[in-house]
Amino acid sequence: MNSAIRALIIRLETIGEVTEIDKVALAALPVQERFYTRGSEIIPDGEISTSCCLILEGYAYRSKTLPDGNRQIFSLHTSGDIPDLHSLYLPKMDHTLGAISDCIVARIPHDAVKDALMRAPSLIGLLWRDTLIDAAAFRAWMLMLGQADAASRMAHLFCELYIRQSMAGLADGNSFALPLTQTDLSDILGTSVVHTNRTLQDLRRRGLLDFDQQVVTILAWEELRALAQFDPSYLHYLDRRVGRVDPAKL
Amino acid sequence: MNSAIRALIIRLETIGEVTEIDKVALAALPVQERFYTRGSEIIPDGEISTSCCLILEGYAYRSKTLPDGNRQIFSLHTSGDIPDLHSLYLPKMDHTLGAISDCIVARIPHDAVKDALMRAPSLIGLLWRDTLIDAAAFRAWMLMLGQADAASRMAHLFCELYIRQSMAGLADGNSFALPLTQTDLSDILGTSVVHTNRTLQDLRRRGLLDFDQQVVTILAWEELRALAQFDPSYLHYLDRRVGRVDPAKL
DNA sequence: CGTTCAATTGACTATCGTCAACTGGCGTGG
DNA sequence: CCACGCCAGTTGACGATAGTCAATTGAACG
Repeated sequence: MNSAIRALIIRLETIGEVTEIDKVALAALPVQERFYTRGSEIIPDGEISTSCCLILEGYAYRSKTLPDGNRQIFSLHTSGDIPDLHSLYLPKMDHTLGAISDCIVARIPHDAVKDALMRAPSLIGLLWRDTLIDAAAFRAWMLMLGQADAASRMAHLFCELYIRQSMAGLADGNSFALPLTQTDLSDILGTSVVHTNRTLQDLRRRGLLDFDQQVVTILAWEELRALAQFDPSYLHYLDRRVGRVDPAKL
Repeated sequence: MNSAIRALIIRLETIGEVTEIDKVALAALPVQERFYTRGSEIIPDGEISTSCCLILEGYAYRSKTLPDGNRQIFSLHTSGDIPDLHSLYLPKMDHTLGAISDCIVARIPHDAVKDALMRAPSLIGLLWRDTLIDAAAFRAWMLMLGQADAASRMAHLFCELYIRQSMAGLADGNSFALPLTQTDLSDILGTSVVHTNRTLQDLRRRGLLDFDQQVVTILAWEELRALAQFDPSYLHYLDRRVGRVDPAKL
């Protein structure tokens, strides 16, 4: 089986039951792997998309830029994610999908995905659910953007990324790779680069985490979680482990 | 046909093609109308939902409250909307659905909706699309929360509501009903009540709009749109009129 | 006529943005 | 090899935006 599809199945298994029929249908999907360099656009805002992008390697992001030039990053995506699954039924992009780091992306034509949905109808609920969890993550981030200060927002972001990377098997103990510049980070948090830098220093000084050389290390999970008021239930993992124990021990 | 279902069909027709088969399946949906008083919760955060709520009359909202008590309102909903359609494949609520004003809500069991999807498969794409547009609106609001100041955010909110109410046939010329207190408004904008009040006065003084006695009146659409940097494409209406002309002339 | 709640105001403070400068690493080309 | 530029990260000073606290007004309601 194609390794991109394997990553997708691993992801789907964390949010729902994947039957053998589903797996067969997914395995039959035609994928075309493409390479995108750091900073490049995978699907630009406004484009009418005819395929979905399954991330195989690297970090992708979704963002939109206002006419005045301000940019907000909506989400980050890694191996097994289909950040533009929505394009299946909303083909006109209202934002940009881009590559934060160098990425390998498996592109799957919409027609092929819709074929798979016909052959394995239980995939409908599963993929639909995936787009709904995507929306749930937006709500969680709206809540932080509207109601929390910069330090809490940053803490929340690192909490979410840590849980997601752990669940995807991409965390190494209490560390994970995060190929972001502080400028990127500021476009996620909605704060200026200067303030982002000072907030990060604050979290470091308080011994909550470190973020250096593209690697995040969680140093005090409980304190970080408390500062972030983080509750992972919006990620809607089936797994009962999530949020019950220190993820460092997952 | 039930009037709630009629409102739903009108809404769906603005975002996609609704076939006769779809309409028959929708018309057969069993609905139980319920009344909710202003301020009451329709579906509380954390509940496992077994039905969808189709708004027939009044304004509903979705929100989440942080442990520290801060509340963010994510969206507002009127006649024809199913604000918790996501519960179909994500039954555990990660936020609250509540009534901003007195509301009449038609509740439809999940099983009945899933039955309708079996009988009219083209409904799948249509309803899925509706949940995707819901997510697109979240992205648009995240962009404003992260990147725009209070005046722009307020202008954007009024622009969106005006377009949506116009498309739903609920606007009267350049006015529409909005049964919000300034406290509610502040929970949408992510600003304090005091600042919300001052921002509103600012927009009034600049002659852009008025908001008094639960009625919003747009006084200078183009200026308002420019201040908000508003682009309605994220609402994904099929209708070519949207955004092309002054909505006051729709 | 008192209570309640929404709207409003003033004074003060805190958070965060802007501007500008400086550092250090890293790769490129003379 | 080293000078140079570039970019990410960092710092200080200052200003703008927005929050908090407290008090007042006015309408609605029993």
